[in-house]
Amino acid sequence: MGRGKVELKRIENPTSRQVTFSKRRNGLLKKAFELSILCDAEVALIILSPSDKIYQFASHDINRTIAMYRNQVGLPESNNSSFRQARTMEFGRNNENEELRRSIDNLEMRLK
Amino acid sequence: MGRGKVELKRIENPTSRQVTFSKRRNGLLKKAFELSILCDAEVALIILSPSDKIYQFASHDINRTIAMYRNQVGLPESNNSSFRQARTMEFGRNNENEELRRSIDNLEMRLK
DNA sequence: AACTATTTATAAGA
DNA sequence: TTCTTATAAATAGTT
Repeated sequence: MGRGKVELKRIENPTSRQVTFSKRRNGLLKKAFELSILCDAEVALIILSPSDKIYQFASHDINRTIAMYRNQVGLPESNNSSFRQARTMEFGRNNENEELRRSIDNLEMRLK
Repeated sequence: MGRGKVELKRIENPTSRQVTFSKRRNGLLKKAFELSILCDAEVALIILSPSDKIYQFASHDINRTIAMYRNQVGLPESNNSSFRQARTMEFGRNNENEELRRSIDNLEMRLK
Protein backbone atom coordinates (compact mmCIF):
# COMPACT_ATOMS: atom_id res chain seq x y z
CA MET A 1 0.00 0.00 0.00
CA GLY A 2 2.35 2.66 -1.05
CA ARG A 3 5.06 3.64 -3.43
CA GLY A 4 6.62 0.22 -3.22
CA LYS A 5 5.67 -3.31 -2.41
CA VAL A 6 6.87 -4.39 0.98
CA GLU A 7 8.51 -7.67 1.88
CA LEU A 8 7.18 -9.43 4.91
CA LYS A 9 10.22 -9.26 7.11
CA ARG A 10 11.55 -7.06 9.88
CA ILE A 11 12.40 -3.61 8.55
CA GLU A 12 16.09 -3.26 9.27
CA ASN A 13 16.41 0.53 9.14
CA PRO A 14 15.38 1.76 12.61
CA THR A 15 13.97 5.03 11.35
CA SER A 16 11.70 3.50 8.74
CA ARG A 17 10.77 0.76 11.17
CA GLN A 18 9.64 3.39 13.68
CA VAL A 19 7.75 5.38 11.03
CA THR A 20 6.05 2.27 9.71
CA PHE A 21 5.19 1.18 13.24
CA SER A 22 3.52 4.48 13.91
CA LYS A 23 1.48 4.42 10.71
CA ARG A 24 0.44 0.78 10.81
CA ARG A 25 -0.29 0.85 14.51
CA ASN A 26 -2.81 3.63 13.93
CA GLY A 27 -4.25 1.78 10.95
CA LEU A 28 -4.70 -1.38 12.97
CA LEU A 29 -6.38 0.42 15.86
CA LYS A 30 -8.73 2.13 13.43
CA LYS A 31 -9.68 -1.10 11.74
CA ALA A 32 -10.25 -2.85 15.05
CA PHE A 33 -12.62 -0.03 15.98
CA GLU A 34 -14.45 -0.22 12.65
CA LEU A 35 -14.91 -3.97 12.88
CA SER A 36 -16.45 -3.64 16.31
CA ILE A 37 -18.93 -1.02 15.14
CA LEU A 38 -19.85 -2.33 11.69
CA CYS A 39 -20.20 -5.96 12.70
CA ASP A 40 -21.15 -5.65 16.33
CA ALA A 41 -18.11 -7.66 17.37
CA GLU A 42 -16.17 -7.58 20.60
CA VAL A 43 -12.54 -6.73 19.95
CA ALA A 44 -9.51 -6.39 22.19
CA LEU A 45 -6.14 -5.37 20.77
CA ILE A 46 -2.91 -4.86 22.66
CA ILE A 47 0.23 -3.62 20.93
CA LEU A 48 3.60 -3.37 22.64
CA SER A 49 6.29 -1.44 20.81
CA PRO A 50 9.82 -2.87 20.89
CA SER A 51 10.51 -0.34 23.63
CA ASP A 52 7.47 -1.61 25.55
CA LYS A 53 5.19 1.30 25.09
CA ILE A 54 1.58 0.17 25.18
CA TYR A 55 -1.20 0.89 22.77
CA GLN A 56 -4.57 -0.73 23.05
CA PHE A 57 -8.11 -0.74 21.83
CA ALA A 58 -11.05 -2.51 23.40
CA SER A 59 -14.60 -2.26 22.16
CA HIS A 60 -15.94 -3.47 25.49
CA ASP A 61 -14.28 -3.96 28.83
CA ILE A 62 -10.91 -5.45 27.97
CA ASN A 63 -10.84 -7.69 31.02
CA ARG A 64 -14.21 -9.12 30.11
CA THR A 65 -13.00 -9.90 26.60
CA ILE A 66 -9.91 -11.60 27.96
CA ALA A 67 -12.03 -13.57 30.41
CA MET A 68 -14.33 -14.68 27.61
CA TYR A 69 -11.34 -15.75 25.57
CA ARG A 70 -9.90 -17.75 28.46
CA ASN A 71 -13.18 -19.39 29.23
CA GLN A 72 -13.50 -20.60 25.67
CA VAL A 73 -9.93 -21.59 25.08
CA GLY A 74 -9.63 -23.23 28.46
CA LEU A 75 -7.67 -21.78 31.31
CA PRO A 76 -4.03 -22.41 30.63
CA GLU A 77 -1.98 -23.86 33.42
CA SER A 78 0.62 -21.33 34.27
CA ASN A 79 3.08 -20.91 37.07
CA ASN A 80 3.93 -17.40 36.13
CA SER A 81 3.11 -15.15 39.03
CA SER A 82 2.16 -12.11 37.01
CA PHE A 83 -0.25 -14.31 35.16
CA ARG A 84 -1.76 -15.52 38.41
CA GLN A 85 -2.05 -11.98 39.57
CA ALA A 86 -3.71 -11.01 36.31
CA ARG A 87 -6.09 -13.88 36.69
CA THR A 88 -7.13 -12.76 40.13
CA MET A 89 -7.84 -9.31 38.78
CA GLU A 90 -9.82 -10.80 36.01
CA PHE A 91 -12.14 -12.77 38.19
CA GLY A 92 -12.33 -10.00 40.70
CA ARG A 93 -13.69 -7.64 38.12
CA ASN A 94 -15.85 -10.20 36.51
CA ASN A 95 -17.67 -10.92 39.74
CA GLU A 96 -18.11 -7.26 40.41
CA ASN A 97 -19.58 -6.85 36.99
CA GLU A 98 -22.07 -9.63 37.55
CA GLU A 99 -23.11 -8.15 40.85
CA LEU A 100 -23.71 -4.81 39.19
CA ARG A 101 -25.83 -6.47 36.54
CA ARG A 102 -27.90 -8.21 39.18
CA SER A 103 -28.47 -4.88 40.91
CA ILE A 104 -29.67 -3.41 37.66
CA ASP A 105 -32.09 -6.28 37.02
CA ASN A 106 -33.40 -5.85 40.53
CA LEU A 107 -33.86 -2.10 40.22
CA GLU A 108 -35.58 -2.45 36.87
CA MET A 109 -38.03 -4.94 38.34
CA ARG A 110 -38.82 -2.62 41.21
CA LEU A 111 -39.44 0.22 38.77
CA LYS A 112 -42.39 -1.66 37.28
CA MET B 1 -12.42 0.15 0.03
CA GLY B 2 -15.02 -1.17 -2.25
CA ARG B 3 -17.85 -0.30 -4.55
CA GLY B 4 -19.30 2.10 -2.08
CA LYS B 5 -18.26 4.16 0.87
CA VAL B 6 -19.36 2.70 4.14
CA GLU B 7 -20.93 4.53 7.04
CA LEU B 8 -19.49 3.84 10.43
CA LYS B 9 -22.48 2.22 12.02
CA ARG B 10 -23.74 -1.28 12.65
CA ILE B 11 -24.65 -2.98 9.38
CA GLU B 12 -28.31 -3.77 9.77
CA ASN B 13 -28.65 -6.53 7.17
CA PRO B 14 -27.58 -9.73 8.95
CA THR B 15 -26.22 -11.35 5.80
CA SER B 16 -24.00 -8.46 4.80
CA ARG B 17 -22.97 -8.00 8.40
CA GLN B 18 -21.81 -11.60 8.51
CA VAL B 19 -19.99 -11.34 5.18
CA THR B 20 -18.30 -8.09 6.18
CA PHE B 21 -17.34 -9.61 9.50
CA SER B 22 -15.67 -12.50 7.79
CA LYS B 23 -13.74 -10.29 5.37
CA ARG B 24 -12.66 -7.63 7.83
CA ARG B 25 -11.82 -10.12 10.55
CA ASN B 26 -9.35 -11.78 8.20
CA GLY B 27 -7.98 -8.42 7.14
CA LEU B 28 -7.45 -7.37 10.74
CA LEU B 29 -5.72 -10.62 11.67
CA LYS B 30 -3.45 -10.26 8.66
CA LYS B 31 -2.50 -6.70 9.51
CA ALA B 32 -1.82 -7.60 13.12
CA PHE B 33 0.54 -10.30 11.89
CA GLU B 34 2.27 -7.95 9.45
CA LEU B 35 2.78 -5.27 12.10
CA SER B 36 4.41 -7.77 14.42
CA ILE B 37 6.82 -8.96 11.73
CA LEU B 38 7.66 -5.69 10.00
CA CYS B 39 8.09 -3.63 13.15
CA ASP B 40 9.13 -6.24 15.64
CA ALA B 41 6.15 -5.46 17.84
CA GLU B 42 4.27 -7.66 20.27
CA VAL B 43 0.63 -7.90 19.32
CA ALA B 44 -2.35 -9.67 20.85
CA LEU B 45 -5.75 -9.53 19.20
CA ILE B 46 -8.95 -11.18 20.35
CA ILE B 47 -12.15 -11.00 18.31
CA LEU B 48 -15.49 -12.35 19.50
CA SER B 49 -18.23 -12.64 16.94
CA PRO B 50 -21.73 -11.65 18.02
CA SER B 51 -22.39 -15.38 18.40
CA ASP B 52 -19.32 -15.63 20.63
CA LYS B 53 -17.05 -17.48 18.29
CA ILE B 54 -13.43 -16.63 19.04
CA TYR B 55 -10.72 -15.56 16.66
CA GLN B 56 -7.32 -14.52 17.87
CA PHE B 57 -3.80 -13.66 16.88
CA ALA B 58 -0.82 -13.38 19.16
CA SER B 59 2.70 -12.71 17.98
CA HIS B 60 4.10 -13.98 21.27
CA ASP B 61 2.51 -15.84 24.14
CA ILE B 62 -0.86 -14.20 24.59
CA ASN B 63 -0.84 -14.53 28.37
CA ARG B 64 2.52 -12.85 28.52
CA THR B 65 1.26 -9.94 26.45
CA ILE B 66 -1.81 -9.59 28.64
CA ALA B 67 0.34 -9.74 31.77
CA MET B 68 2.65 -7.05 30.34
CA TYR B 69 -0.35 -4.90 29.57
CA ARG B 70 -1.75 -5.33 33.06
CA ASN B 71 1.54 -4.66 34.73
CA GLN B 72 1.79 -1.35 32.91
CA VAL B 73 -1.78 -0.28 33.25
CA GLY B 74 -2.18 -1.56 36.77
CA LEU B 75 0.72 0.32 38.32
CA PRO B 76 -0.76 3.58 39.59
CA GLU B 77 2.61 5.19 40.35
CA SER B 78 3.65 5.00 36.72
CA ASN B 79 4.21 8.32 35.12
CA ASN B 80 5.04 7.60 31.55
CA SER B 81 2.86 9.02 28.85
CA SER B 82 2.01 5.84 27.00
CA PHE B 83 0.78 4.49 30.29
CA ARG B 84 -1.42 7.51 30.75
CA GLN B 85 -2.69 7.20 27.24
CA ALA B 86 -3.59 3.53 27.64
CA ARG B 87 -5.27 4.20 30.92
CA THR B 88 -7.26 7.09 29.56
CA MET B 89 -8.51 4.96 26.74
CA GLU B 90 -9.39 2.18 29.08
CA PHE B 91 -11.23 4.24 31.60
CA GLY B 92 -12.62 6.66 29.09
CA ARG B 93 -14.14 4.17 26.75
CA ASN B 94 -13.91 0.66 27.96
CA ASN B 95 -14.85 0.40 31.53
CA GLU B 96 -18.09 -1.41 31.50
CA ASN B 97 -18.34 -1.32 35.26
CA GLU B 98 -18.43 2.44 35.28
CA GLU B 99 -21.26 2.41 32.80
CA LEU B 100 -23.14 -0.09 34.90
CA ARG B 101 -22.66 2.06 37.97
CA ARG B 102 -24.09 5.03 36.13
CA SER B 103 -27.11 2.96 35.14
CA ILE B 104 -27.61 2.02 38.76
CA ASP B 105 -27.43 5.64 39.91
CA ASN B 106 -29.95 6.54 37.28
CA LEU B 107 -32.34 3.75 38.20
CA GLU B 108 -32.10 4.59 41.89
CA MET B 109 -32.98 8.20 41.20
CA ARG B 110 -35.98 7.15 39.21
CA LEU B 111 -37.14 4.91 42.03
CA LYS B 112 -37.56 7.94 44.30
C1' DA C 1 -16.81 -18.31 -3.32
C1' DA C 2 -14.96 -15.30 -7.23
C1' DC C 3 -14.79 -10.96 -9.34
C1' DT C 4 -13.81 -5.89 -10.03
C1' DA C 5 -14.73 -1.08 -9.23
C1' DT C 6 -13.59 1.82 -5.67
C1' DT C 7 -12.08 3.23 -1.47
C1' DT C 8 -8.56 3.17 1.91
C1' DA C 9 -3.96 2.50 3.73
C1' DT C 10 0.53 3.55 3.38
C1' DA C 11 5.71 3.68 1.32
C1' DA C 12 8.40 7.07 -0.39
C1' DG C 13 9.21 11.56 -1.30
C1' DA C 14 9.00 16.62 -0.34
C1' DT D 1 8.74 15.62 11.28
C1' DT D 2 4.42 16.69 9.21
C1' DC D 3 2.31 16.88 4.61
C1' DT D 4 1.74 15.02 -0.03
C1' DT D 5 1.07 11.65 -3.61
C1' DA D 6 1.70 7.49 -6.24
C1' DT D 7 0.75 2.94 -5.65
C1' DA D 8 -0.45 -1.30 -3.20
C1' DA D 9 -3.90 -3.49 -0.65
C1' DA D 10 -8.46 -4.13 1.25
C1' DT D 11 -13.00 -4.62 0.54
C1' DA D 12 -18.33 -3.39 -0.87
C1' DG D 13 -21.35 -4.65 -3.92
C1' DT D 14 -22.02 -7.85 -7.64
C1' DT D 15 -22.26 -12.33 -10.09
